[in-house]
Amino acid sequence: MIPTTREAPADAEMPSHIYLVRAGYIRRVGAGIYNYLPLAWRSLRKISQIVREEMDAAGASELLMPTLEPIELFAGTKRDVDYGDLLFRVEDRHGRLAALGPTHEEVITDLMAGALTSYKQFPLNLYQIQTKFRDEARPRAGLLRCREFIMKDAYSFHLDLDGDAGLNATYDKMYQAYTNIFRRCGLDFSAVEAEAGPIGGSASHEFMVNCVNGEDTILVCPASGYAANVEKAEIGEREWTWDHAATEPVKKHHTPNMPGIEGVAEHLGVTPAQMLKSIVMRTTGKDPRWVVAVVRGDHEVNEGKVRDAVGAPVELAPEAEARKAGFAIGYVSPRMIDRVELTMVVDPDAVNGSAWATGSDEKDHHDTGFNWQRDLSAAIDAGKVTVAGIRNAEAGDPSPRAAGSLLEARRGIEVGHIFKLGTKYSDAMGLSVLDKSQQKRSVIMGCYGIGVSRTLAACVEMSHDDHGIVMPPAIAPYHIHIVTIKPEEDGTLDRARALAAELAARGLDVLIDDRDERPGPKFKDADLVGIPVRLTVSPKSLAEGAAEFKLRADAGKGDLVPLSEVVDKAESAILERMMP
RNA sequence: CAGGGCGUAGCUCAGCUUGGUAGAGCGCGUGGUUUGGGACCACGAGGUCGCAGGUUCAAAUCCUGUCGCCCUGACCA
Repeated sequence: MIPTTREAPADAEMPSHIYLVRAGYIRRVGAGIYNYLPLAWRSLRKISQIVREEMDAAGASELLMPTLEPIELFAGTKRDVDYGDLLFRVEDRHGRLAALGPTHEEVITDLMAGALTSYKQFPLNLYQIQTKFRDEARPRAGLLRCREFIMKDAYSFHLDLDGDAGLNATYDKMYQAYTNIFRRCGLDFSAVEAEAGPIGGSASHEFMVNCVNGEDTILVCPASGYAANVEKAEIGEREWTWDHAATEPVKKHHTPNMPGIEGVAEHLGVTPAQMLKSIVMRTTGKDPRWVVAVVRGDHEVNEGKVRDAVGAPVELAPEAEARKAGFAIGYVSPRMIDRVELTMVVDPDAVNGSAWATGSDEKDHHDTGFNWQRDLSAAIDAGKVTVAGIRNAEAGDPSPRAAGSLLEARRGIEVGHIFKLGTKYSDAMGLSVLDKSQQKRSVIMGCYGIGVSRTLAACVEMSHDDHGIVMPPAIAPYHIHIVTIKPEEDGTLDRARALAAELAARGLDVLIDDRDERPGPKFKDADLVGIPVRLTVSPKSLAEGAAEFKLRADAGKGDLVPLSEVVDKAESAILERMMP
């Protein structure tokens, strides 16, 4: 059951999607739902096996939790609301609601609340490899963003941050285990600092497979090795001063239906970098306050950084309410600080300049010639304007870790993510134990995920050529692909089978193509499927007492190797390329 | 959710504007010729044209509704 096709399916665009389908690894069932055919399943089992070995070696224990999670569990942490439409909901015959598990923090915290009885049991680290469900707004790219996918998730439990039994020690162990896992899989990856995200928590790292097609951007400092994702990446020190004398008068322009930076810049004859982007936000929770974040027109506001600068969580202001408060959404300028009670934070790069283009605080109008010192001196002198780094980092920004060094941008696919959760779930769900001194203490948690099925796709994304997939030996469905030519002649098929048996006796996984096909399709299929070593057995090669040996990663036709040596050669080729 | 697009044979698609016998290539089956990088000839099987209404003598084609899918964005362990 390796249904290869000559043509790519109409819905596939990315190489991993195209090749996994064409090479007969997967077939689509519905949007974001796939059959894992035998080839894919073999690879997934190999990835899972590596994950198990490293997790077990790091002291974790495997268990299996249910897919179906009663909705009440989510209500405890309000994640039924936080997750929103991302949560798959099902209703049973009694009208009771349940969710198809997108992750299992609630289930395991609930489990632990009933099973953890003493501080003496710490630390604990439990994991499972399971099918997860997320009702993605837009599933895409084959196995990369599915509604149903295979994930390894682990949860650790502690009473302290430090010490042998503490969260930090387990977190570090998981970091090392993840490094081992992805190295053993043969992936080119980076571990980067990340925002904790809606799952909550304090510290986290993402493991990204490096490839040009990646969905995520990461920034790295070549000098210090610092690496972080866009949301998290810090920017080095930037010089700034309000002291820029005005060079132009403020002039108002009619800019009908142009709320976007690009269109306005073109209309005004300036570049986006000469404009100010003023984003209206507000603090979340009770008694929200208005916050206006100002960045240069070509930059993007980073919500997390605004939060840090303001000292409170913020969100994009709902448009209707902002309008009611007097903000001309799409045409806002920093001068709103004189008209509305608000907190203003300006990015350093939006300070340096003598004549900015900005909104006019009036629908369909923009100004040119805005000058901070001249036009906003009262607020600035009163100390009402904060300057802080509040934008996403970009390639070319100064490194936060090495003076003089510049950040570089790379693309990646997230395959692993580790978090320090803290007590968010244990507090919400009443997971606590008595410590040595009879004090009731909330349990501190960590959680650690790996997208198993996504790892397969990321691997193909990282490792393919114009002919198909180039599988790393450790997770290839088979190690050796024996292609028979004219299998019915001169006992060729029997000789190929004997060779396969010898290889299998060495513990190698062998796929033998004994189809009654012409050589062309067989070679094409072999390239497509991407097994690391190809051995071609034909009457011609057998006449010389040899088989043709070729690595998938190498070009050309390969070399004739005597049958007496080919088993050793194939075995060592595989072993050499398996990471310890 | 917004914008755009697509549902016709297992796959990739044409046919629809202008209503009138259901098409091609690939794949599949049989026979033959072939046999080291997706061969050739002959014959053949295979389709409720996504679904439901409507208009019409007549609907793949026109109208309405509905479902599914894809792309860009928003969103995203």
